Amino acid sequence: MINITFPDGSVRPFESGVTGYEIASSISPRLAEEVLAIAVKPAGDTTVGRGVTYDLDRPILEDASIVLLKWEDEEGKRVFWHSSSHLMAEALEDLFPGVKFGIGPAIENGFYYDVDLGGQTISDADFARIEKRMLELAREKQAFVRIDVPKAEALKHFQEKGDPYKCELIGELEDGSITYYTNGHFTDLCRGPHLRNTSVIKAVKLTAIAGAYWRGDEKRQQLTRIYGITFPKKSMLDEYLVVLEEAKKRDHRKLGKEMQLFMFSPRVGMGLPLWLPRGSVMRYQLETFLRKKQAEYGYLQVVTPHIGSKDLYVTSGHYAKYGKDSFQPIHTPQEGEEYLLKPMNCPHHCEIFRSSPRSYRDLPLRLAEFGTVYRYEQSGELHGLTRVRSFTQDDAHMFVTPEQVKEEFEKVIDLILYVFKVFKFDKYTAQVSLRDPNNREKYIGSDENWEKAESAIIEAAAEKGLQTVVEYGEAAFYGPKLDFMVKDAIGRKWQLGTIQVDYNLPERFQLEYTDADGSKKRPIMIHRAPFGSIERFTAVLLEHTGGHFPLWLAPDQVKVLPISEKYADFAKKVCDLLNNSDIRASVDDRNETLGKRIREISLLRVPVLAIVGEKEVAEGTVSVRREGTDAGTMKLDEFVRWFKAETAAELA
RNA sequence: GCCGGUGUAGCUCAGGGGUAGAGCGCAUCCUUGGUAAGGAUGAGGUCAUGAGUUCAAAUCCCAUCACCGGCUCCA
Repeated sequence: MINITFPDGSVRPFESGVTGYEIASSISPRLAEEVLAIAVKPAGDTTVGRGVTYDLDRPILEDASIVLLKWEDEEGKRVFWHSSSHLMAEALEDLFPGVKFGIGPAIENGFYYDVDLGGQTISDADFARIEKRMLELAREKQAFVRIDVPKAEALKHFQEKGDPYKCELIGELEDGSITYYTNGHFTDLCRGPHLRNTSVIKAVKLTAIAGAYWRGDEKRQQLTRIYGITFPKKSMLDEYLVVLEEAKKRDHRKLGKEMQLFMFSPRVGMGLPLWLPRGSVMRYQLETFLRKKQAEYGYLQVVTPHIGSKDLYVTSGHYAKYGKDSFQPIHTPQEGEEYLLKPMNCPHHCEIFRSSPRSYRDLPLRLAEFGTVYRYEQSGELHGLTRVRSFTQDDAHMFVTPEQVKEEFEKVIDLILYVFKVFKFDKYTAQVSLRDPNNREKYIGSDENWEKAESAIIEAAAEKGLQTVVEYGEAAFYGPKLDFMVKDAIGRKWQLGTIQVDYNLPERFQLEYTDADGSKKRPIMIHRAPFGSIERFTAVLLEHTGGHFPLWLAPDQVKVLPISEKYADFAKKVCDLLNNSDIRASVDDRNETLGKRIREISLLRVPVLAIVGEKEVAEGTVSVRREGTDAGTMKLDEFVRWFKAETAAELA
């Protein structure tokens, strides 16, 4: 007998070799039907987490804590979708004989399988028949059977089958750790775990088709990646599709067009956003907001040119690293000088630091700039405002003494958290981006400095109580980063805020300050951008708010609507008064019905409407409507006070 | 850059080898209004661009460009 501990702490004895399915059945038949997998943590295991996920039919041989995993559990979904990818593979093998398989994992929303179709092509026109075949196979209630295989046998099997990708994978596995899963006539090299059988997969939707390089290496074969998602109930698929539709409505590219914020023109060039008047107003508000806050933190604003000589970037190391893949140097007509469009602001700021002798008393020196930079992003990678070739960083560089690094870093965390709070970004991920331990040549600078920088970041984040995830290989080439990631409407993650500790640029630019004892010391640089870039921030903010910006940020804050022509003069007077109080207001006295004007203005996401008619003219009031709801009738001075209080509350 | 898809009016989209369509928007007129679409009339398109097949191409084929979904990349 073994002891099984349940999540509530209760312990029950079972025969050794009991399966997850039997445990679930012993509780209730309903549970046995719903459970998808079981997390098993042997009694002696002291690691954090729920342990290893087992198939429901896999015997449990020793004392363990268990969690029965259902659809509601992330791990339950993963098993469901992973099994679905095998089901899709089986269907593909039926419909596209000779197909070769790469890998087919579960992902955040669904699963994919990378396949090599030989000479055959596949397009979304094929989705319907693949889905149909998958459902047919699912209804056969095929069991997923797990078997251990010796390495030699596995290699032989896939060699005979002619699946070079599987052979490559097997080659890298330890003998004795190799398992197969078979469902129906499809057998796959797989670690598992899987569903008991296919019958719980009730709804199938293939979502996309894409090219993907084998093992993520662009020098290798490109496979066809087929994405799909499945559900245990048809209604869940329908709900999911509705959610997707809703997300599409929040797409910043669509909202940007509707709200007349920005545009692109092929004639100007791809990835080069043009900010329209309304977008420019909100953009300047964003800058003003941050500039004010940064002044409180002791930042000094600077302005530097959009180009810099090639020498500057040779000195910084950027030329060697990115020169070939950048917009190429601009050559002057006469003297043969070479300039680069500036891809970042740091080298310019380093030169400002160097411009005069610095004392330790001058540090931290904080140079801030809304610096527009130009980067050659690959054409296929451009995406609305989130990935562009010309963008403005809310950049700043702090030059600090070694003793000041941590405190300064923490101040930046405070600033970024303030920004995120104001914009109600509460679902961000703080990511510590470190070097790729297997590929250290990618980075410049000494190991010692890297280690100092990495520990400074980790300590500062810990002291600020930030929950962080560590990602290796995500560091900049000159230093580690703390990145703040936020998701867009359809779940793609984007880096917004970033903080980077840099020992390298001060070295390369030979930056110095005089310390208290008269000796020359090298400062340390901190790079940081709370928004990341104004462009990307605007995009993510649009998707977060559905275009309903905070009042202080809205391009048009108030529209004054006279009910008819007769009250247009009064409307203009109200508007002038608001403008004089620094409220962005305008009058809409077009020859349209009131209802129509309200509708159109609402679609532009103007947050406040001030409506005036006979009654308001007589009383010197406005009838106020905020985001679609009646906020009452107010005297003019009362309205201004109300408005100021509303905006102040947003920024508190 | 790579794989796949899309490109028809300012916008959203239907159509489709034989005279170019709708709704919204725009213009003019009527209407002067009380909190999300008042009415009438009208203008507006080299069907992305270029080559090809065809008696005939917006439609079919190819190339190019841009955009969309991924992959690689992301200072």
